[in-house]
Amino acid sequence: MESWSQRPGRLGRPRRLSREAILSSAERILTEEGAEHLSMRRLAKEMSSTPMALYYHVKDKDELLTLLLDARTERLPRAELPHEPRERLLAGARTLHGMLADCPWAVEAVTSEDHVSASALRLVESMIDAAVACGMSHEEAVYAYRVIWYYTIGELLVRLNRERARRKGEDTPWERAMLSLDPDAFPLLARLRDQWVELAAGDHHQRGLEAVVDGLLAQGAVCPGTAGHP
Amino acid sequence: MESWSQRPGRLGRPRRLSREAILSSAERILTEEGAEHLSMRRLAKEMSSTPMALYYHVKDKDELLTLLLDARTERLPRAELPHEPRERLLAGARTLHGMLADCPWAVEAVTSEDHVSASALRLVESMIDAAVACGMSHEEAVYAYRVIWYYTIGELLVRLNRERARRKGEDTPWERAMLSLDPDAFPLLARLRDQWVELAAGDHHQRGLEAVVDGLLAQGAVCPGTAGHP
DNA sequence: ACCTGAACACCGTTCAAGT
DNA sequence: ACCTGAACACCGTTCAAGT
Repeated sequence: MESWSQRPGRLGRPRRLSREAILSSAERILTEEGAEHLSMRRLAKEMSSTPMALYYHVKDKDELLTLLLDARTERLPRAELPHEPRERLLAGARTLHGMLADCPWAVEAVTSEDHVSASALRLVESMIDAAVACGMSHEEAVYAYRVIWYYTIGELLVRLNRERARRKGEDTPWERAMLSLDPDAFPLLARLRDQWVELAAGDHHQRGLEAVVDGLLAQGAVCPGTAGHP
Repeated sequence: MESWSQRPGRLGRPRRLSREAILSSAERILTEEGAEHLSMRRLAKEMSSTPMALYYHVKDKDELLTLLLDARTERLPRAELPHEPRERLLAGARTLHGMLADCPWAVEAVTSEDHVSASALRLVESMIDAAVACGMSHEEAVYAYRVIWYYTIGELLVRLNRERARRKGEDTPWERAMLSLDPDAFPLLARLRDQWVELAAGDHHQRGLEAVVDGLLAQGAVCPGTAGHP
């Protein structure tokens, strides 16, 4: 709405900057260059404007990030959720993970700034609901959600750093350490080198997620029918 | 050794700077003010020196962090490890978690820079060894370690941000969101407010850790004797 | 209403020069 | 051997001023 003209009906020079334009430029930098390259000064240069002009349209960098994050989550497809509660819990966690895996810059924003949007709340609500449907008490369900969240965010962060190192053509310090191990001091790790590298490369979020969820369900162990697994 | 005199036997004006002095000043800033306040310039001022003088003693900020982290892990008490493999795995994870919980600045260093020290390797080796003793294959053991690590680092990061917000007298965005929920849109979350706040405040790492470990053991399900839990 | 310039208070790091 | 000053290339943000 009126992104090129100040008042409807009145033609005029389009505004050079607008919230929308700023947001989409910022998103471009984030996805193409990563969160570490988004700065107000850089963004202004990108738009051939000045850093201070941005401050007319957004309060500060934090607000900018929040707006970007909200726009992202709002665009989330409202996935079909399975009926079986354990499956529903898993699906919720997968959606959460998938969304953030597609959008690495958001991982840091979400962990360090800890922003919240309504769509995120919807997802959390549905996961806790599923946990309750699995037979958990309210307290257990909230706790289960938290454990799943810790696992998810941890996996994403490690993944993010791996990809950053990759982009710079480096190895992760862990990879370096594994490659130059003293086999006398660390006989087991030395023998596991290949598994380590292989596991680091693959995507095992789903597999670990099932272990976490089933561990949580077994801990409650109130609903033997749904807590079981093949 | 020779922290105040350049050459043994030769008395003289003590060097104003030294690696040790730099490291301990840096550690003071980190523990008392947090990682976000440690900068080369700030550190130099603290020691009534100049930023550039530091660069004679350490290569760059990254090396400084690595040295600090190594010093920390080297000081780790070599804990007595239980014999029972599941307990040993749990004990390893607890040690890892406890060490980082005591040392919040290291959490960020460890996740974002991903440093590795020999003591950390020892701990990882012993955890993987315990996992194998639980009946896991090498591949499963490495994978189990990773899942535990993700969970641990995720818990620590969320905790860190909570404490940072506390120190600034703020609420976490999640706490704010929970307090201003629309009960019609999120009926379950609205009812769970109290559990949420309570769980966020307490330390439930151990409880979640057991769920994660038992979930992993059940997934392997090769060693029924050790995979069970009371 | 929208944008600019200059300024403030920061970063990490390099490099030639001093003692 | 150890340290300094000046400089480079960055940050986020404020504030008074311009059109």
